[in-house]
Amino acid sequence: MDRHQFSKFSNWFDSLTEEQWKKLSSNTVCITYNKGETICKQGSFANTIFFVAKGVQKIYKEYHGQNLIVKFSQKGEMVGLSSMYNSNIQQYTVASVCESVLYAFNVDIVKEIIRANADFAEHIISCLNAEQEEIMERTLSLTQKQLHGRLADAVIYLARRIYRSDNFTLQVTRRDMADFCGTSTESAIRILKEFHDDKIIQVEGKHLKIISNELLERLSEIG
Amino acid sequence: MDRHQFSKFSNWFDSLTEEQWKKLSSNTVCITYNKGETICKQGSFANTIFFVAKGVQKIYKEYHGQNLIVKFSQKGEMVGLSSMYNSNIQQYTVASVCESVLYAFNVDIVKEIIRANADFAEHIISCLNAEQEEIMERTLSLTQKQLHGRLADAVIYLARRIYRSDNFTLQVTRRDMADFCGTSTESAIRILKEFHDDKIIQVEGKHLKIISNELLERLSEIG
DNA sequence: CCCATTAATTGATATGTATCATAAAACAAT
DNA sequence: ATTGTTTTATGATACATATCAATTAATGGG
Repeated sequence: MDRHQFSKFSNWFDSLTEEQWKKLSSNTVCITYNKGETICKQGSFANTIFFVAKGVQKIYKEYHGQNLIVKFSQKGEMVGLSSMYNSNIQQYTVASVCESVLYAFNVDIVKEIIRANADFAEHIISCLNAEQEEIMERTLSLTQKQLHGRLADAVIYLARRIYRSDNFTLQVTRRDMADFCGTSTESAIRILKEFHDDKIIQVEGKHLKIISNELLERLSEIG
Repeated sequence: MDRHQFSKFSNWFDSLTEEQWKKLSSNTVCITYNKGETICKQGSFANTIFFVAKGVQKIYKEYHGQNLIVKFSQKGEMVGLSSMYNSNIQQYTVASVCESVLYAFNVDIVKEIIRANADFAEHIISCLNAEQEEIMERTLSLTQKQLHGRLADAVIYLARRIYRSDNFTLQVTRRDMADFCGTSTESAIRILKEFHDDKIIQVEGKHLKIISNELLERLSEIG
């Protein structure tokens, strides 16, 4: 494993000493997942911290046959940090929404480095803080806004944070959109169509284009 | 400040060296808050980590004049950890629901100790993990269950985690109960009355007694 | 102790969203 | 191509919960 490769993805690894990097990388495997494959499963043992090199994944809670998608992860992100010190049980199920490449780190070695390297430990805490902030933002959207606001939030989220463009191809299904907005598939479809008819976005199958960011933001704002 | 006093509250401080403890405690103040007083405010600078010595506090998000209570904190808990590395902005508003006593630590010194003391750092990460798990449990309740399930969850939460009894005096208002369940005050009142009429709980003003834990759990389960 | 304010309660009504049913379209496998 | 399966779509209906309105009860300050 080439350290330079990793630095391109993120500054996660910059704080590691040569020795720490060596130990980490010699216990790491690289795995390719196909679209739809499960990467890790809520409730199972968490021996692994993942680092995303390619693709988009959905991170979700399974509950009574329903899924609540908490976030989508992508290149440069660590996945599994929040299950590290929770009796080693995975809090979330992670699944690939397209072909993905992930590096699987051994959690014990990550923990070891946390203890030995203050910069790295700070980095981890900082990530956990950011993750919690993101989750709360979502929780607020899900609980305080009605459907139009929630769908607007979802579209904004995907455009800004995941695809970094106002014009992108959805790799997720309408069902996923619904699970991300805490609603039914039918309702999600209806609202998206409404947005389309109102010329706020343009949806044709999997293709989505934002026409008016202003209107989307207004919808997000008024809930 | 007597170190023994603190060890009674929690094992938070056991990992500190004498010197670290001295530095921390010499920069700490103890504050008493009356019922209803705001302890810290969402959006303000987070220079402080609080340690609860007495009382119950509500931790909530303010959003468009509405409040969403994320959790209640109590004796032995640290408050503010999740805002530590988030550009130092308070993520939550914290208010006292009864007379409370809190110690206010300087966040820079806490950070300093995190860097110097691996056990302490692990403890912090572990707390953040637990906090996120708790938040997700709540988010799941709020988004996937309907009112009966959510109110049942709230009653169970208060009985088990806060008051540690099936028979307690609510220090929070019905409005707070509603804000904890993401509903309107009227709906919260109605459901609680329903529980009362169905002999699941007994509510008389501020006094609440659980009659059937089994039924409460069933309600929580079926959502 | 009384008045003002806030909290708790109850009923009637409105509304957002889920659910059910059904169909068309897209996709995958043989 | 053909078939089965999943995804997307749309309409009709049911229902949970918010909102509005009005009343009573509790609380706290002067």
